[in-house]
Amino acid sequence: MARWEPDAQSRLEDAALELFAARGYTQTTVEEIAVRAGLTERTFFRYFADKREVLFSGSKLLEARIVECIAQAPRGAQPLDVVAAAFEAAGALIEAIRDMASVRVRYALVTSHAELKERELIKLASLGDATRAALRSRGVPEPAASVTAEAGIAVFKIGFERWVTAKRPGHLVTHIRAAVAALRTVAAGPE
Amino acid sequence: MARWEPDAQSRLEDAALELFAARGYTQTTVEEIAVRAGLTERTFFRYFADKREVLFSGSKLLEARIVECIAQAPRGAQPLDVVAAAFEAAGALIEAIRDMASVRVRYALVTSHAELKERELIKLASLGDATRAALRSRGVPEPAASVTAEAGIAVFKIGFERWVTAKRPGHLVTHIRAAVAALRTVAAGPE
DNA sequence: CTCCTGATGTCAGTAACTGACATGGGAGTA
DNA sequence: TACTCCCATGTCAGTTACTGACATCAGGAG
Repeated sequence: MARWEPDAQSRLEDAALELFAARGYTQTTVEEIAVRAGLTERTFFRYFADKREVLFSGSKLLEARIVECIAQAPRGAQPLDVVAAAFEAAGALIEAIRDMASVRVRYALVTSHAELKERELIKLASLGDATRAALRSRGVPEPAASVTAEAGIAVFKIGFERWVTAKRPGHLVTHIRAAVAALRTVAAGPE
Repeated sequence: MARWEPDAQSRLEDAALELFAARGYTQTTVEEIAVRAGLTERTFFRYFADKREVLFSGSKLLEARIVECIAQAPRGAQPLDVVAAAFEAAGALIEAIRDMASVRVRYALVTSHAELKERELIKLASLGDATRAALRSRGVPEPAASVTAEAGIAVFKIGFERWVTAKRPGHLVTHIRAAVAALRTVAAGPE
């Protein structure tokens, strides 16, 4: 038998989300989260760099998926198509691993706490950096790589927000596609 | 004669930038900043919500300039043209009120400290929100308003970064224009 | 059987940030 | 002049996020 209960990190994440939802982010101390997970505060900080980070472990998965998609895209594809497809795949991944209820809980937390919003933004920026690097290694030059990566982040952000806040949300991918289409229209100008 | 030395906020900002540049951000305590400005730690927190904020007071100016530009743009102008012009004006404002040396000091600080990067990103997001609102009040519908606002933020970010890191920087506005052009090319696809 | 590894606990400390209350020049007013 | 109120600042005590150093101890490797 194991010396410790397994999945300490998941237990901490679950405990955190439950407590945040019940009492609010600010009113929940790290010690409370740790105790609920059967651990100590010190151990919490061995798994997460800070209190906010416990809500953002999923971003590594998204980044991996996006980079993989970009790398596997067909040779001649246009950068924006490649990036759009990658972020659609990331959107599909979110739908696959999270249920709408917990997505909404998390969204409510993030939008109502500036420090969480900041963390979300830097995670998105990190996705943008990974995207840019993946484009560059396909031979996309600067500044096209940066611009395309930022465009991908933008449509992902907007698509996600419109999905989460919609009364009848449908699929995230649909909203991302709509944002890409809007970007193309706006950038093209009147024809 | 005044009871207190004037410009407490400016003194705090100056003291902070000097100390950050000299000893580093982390090694500088809020109390040290306050003492150098002839004040106490408690007073620092009356002017700035937290330690990071002391580096970001300028963003209000940028936001005002951008909103003003968008509001004053000619009636029939295309959204992306309007936004591009507004962010170019914001770039010109930066060049007008800051010298390159302090811009670079600040840039080095922000890029080497994740917590400062986060704050910068949320300030940019706030600019994006203001931009979107300004577009909406000109009658630009969603999701075009959101997409255009995000595009503006993106070209501003990329232009600024390429300006600051260039060996012969030239003018910020030039770099922003180049980013806009790159965005148009990328979004248009092959002709 | 022993040693070592590695996840966890313990404990003391720092510094960011907050709330409550005190202070005292300056401006306004009688 | 004398009185009062204002308000920027100071003082102080407290909370909590976060860190470094060291201890513990089940289980695997040899």
